[in-house]
Amino acid sequence: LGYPIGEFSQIARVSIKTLRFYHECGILNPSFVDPDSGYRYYNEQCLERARAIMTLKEMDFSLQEIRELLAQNQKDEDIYRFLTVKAREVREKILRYREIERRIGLLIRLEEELKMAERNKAVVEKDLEDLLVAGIRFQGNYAEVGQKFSQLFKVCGRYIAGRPFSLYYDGEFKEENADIEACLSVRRPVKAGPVRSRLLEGGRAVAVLHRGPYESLGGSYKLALDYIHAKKLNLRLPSREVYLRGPGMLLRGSPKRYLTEILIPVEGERA
Amino acid sequence: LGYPIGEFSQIARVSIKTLRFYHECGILNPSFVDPDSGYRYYNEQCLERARAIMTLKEMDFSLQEIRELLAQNQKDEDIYRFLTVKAREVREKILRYREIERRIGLLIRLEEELKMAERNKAVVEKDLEDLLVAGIRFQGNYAEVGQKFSQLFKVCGRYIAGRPFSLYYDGEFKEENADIEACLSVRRPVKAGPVRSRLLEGGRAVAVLHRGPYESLGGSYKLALDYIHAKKLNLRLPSREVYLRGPGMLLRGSPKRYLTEILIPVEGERA
DNA sequence: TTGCTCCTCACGTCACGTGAGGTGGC
DNA sequence: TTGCTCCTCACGTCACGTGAGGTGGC
Repeated sequence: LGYPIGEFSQIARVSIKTLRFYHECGILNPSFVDPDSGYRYYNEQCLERARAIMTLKEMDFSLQEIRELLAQNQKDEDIYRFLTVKAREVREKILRYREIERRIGLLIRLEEELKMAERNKAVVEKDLEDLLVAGIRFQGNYAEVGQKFSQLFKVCGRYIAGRPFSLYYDGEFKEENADIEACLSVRRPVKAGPVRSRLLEGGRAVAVLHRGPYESLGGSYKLALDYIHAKKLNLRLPSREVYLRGPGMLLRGSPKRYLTEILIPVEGERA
Repeated sequence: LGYPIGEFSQIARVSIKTLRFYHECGILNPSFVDPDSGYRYYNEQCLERARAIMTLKEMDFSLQEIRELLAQNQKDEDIYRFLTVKAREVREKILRYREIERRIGLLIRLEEELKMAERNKAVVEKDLEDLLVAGIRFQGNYAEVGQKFSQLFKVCGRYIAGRPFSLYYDGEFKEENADIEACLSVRRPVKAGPVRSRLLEGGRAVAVLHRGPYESLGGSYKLALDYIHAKKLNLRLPSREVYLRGPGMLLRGSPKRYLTEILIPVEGERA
């Protein structure tokens, strides 16, 4: 007579609900159904089929696909095609999840920098590498860089290689008429309208991570300049502000979560 | 007033149905809803939020997760936890799909062998490697090997390293009282009840791929033996039947799709 | 009578898509 | 009037899970 559904469920490691569902859609029928009670009974063949179904399910086949694969009259060619199609799908999923892993990794690293900036507002020295950049240089005030960046983003598109930053060519803070360049590091030279590309020289620099709204950047500049004076270093121009996180970026949250790296090129004696 | 839903749909690259759905569940609200007509209007902020939502969706976040991530009052720690949890999920998915890729790859290779066996029933010579095997040796008839294999599968479990095969110690076909050993190649020695482990010697062998039911194996044996005689080789015992696909295996289909490799050890002059 | 196993039926999940039927202004 | 854009409402998808309410034999 076979196993009633509860016992079969334990043997086959499939829930009762699932077994009833598989019966309903005809993918795994009981070997016998009592016409009076409606009780389902399963035998060894059912177990074999159940195992095949579960194995294919683990391999990400849909019930519809499993039904077709397990049909008796399948031709070799059809089965082969099914498998190769599924293999391709799986390879694509792997690629997709690798890309997701990379992008989430970037966000996580950003969050970690945010934490660091929270804890220790430390001044560090860095060696900057030469960068290929695309930039728009203009005379104006800080508030204008936003528009310049949206221009830059449009023009550079998929050649963008890093976070946006601006270069300040004045040796002082200027409310108006400051000499500013909005920049993007790019993978290849880009030239269009006001956008110019060139190699931005690297070298030694003093770095401070600033967390919070742009209005409070002054405090972090003070930290950097105090360090430079204490070490008797010489300032060089232009200085940079790298916008690690700001408005218009994913997961930006409030200005409290803005993150900016101040980079001031220096020269002088090494520690 | 903002863009009506159709225009916004084009700008944001999100379907109208999806926008209405996002409004309904409050994840992306229009900036204004006309109280008379019920028309939805969207502005720049909506666009920014829509972009964030789509980016997070690409990263496999659920709408519920996105809602929480984009909430204004999120703490850094919560966001960080969210991201690391998701990163772990993604890594697990990658591992899972790699495993699926491997398993489907095995099935595909089997299908390819099936095709080959179809096309050219060729006899080839092989060099077999030494194998660590677990086996049950018995006197009886061919039909009994099935039970022996289910015993072997239970005992060897996860140490199984390859396809099941049987060894024939008689130099002839015997209907009854044949000397047979049901074998599994294993990763480490297994010993329980009638199961014994040992190193099975490899060496030179003549191989034929047999496609179809076991009753027709005779024809393939003839091919192999004809080859051996033509080349003036000497037979050695035991011979093997490797069950590449048979009953009780995934995607077995009908006996027409059974695949068995006949291996007869030989010695004699090389070609 | 209680407890157990089984049954059916309806509804929920997730992120929308499909389609019916209707509105309002050009 | 026709065509267009918008609206709501109901139902479908996929692979079940949840729960209500009921049955039959020990």
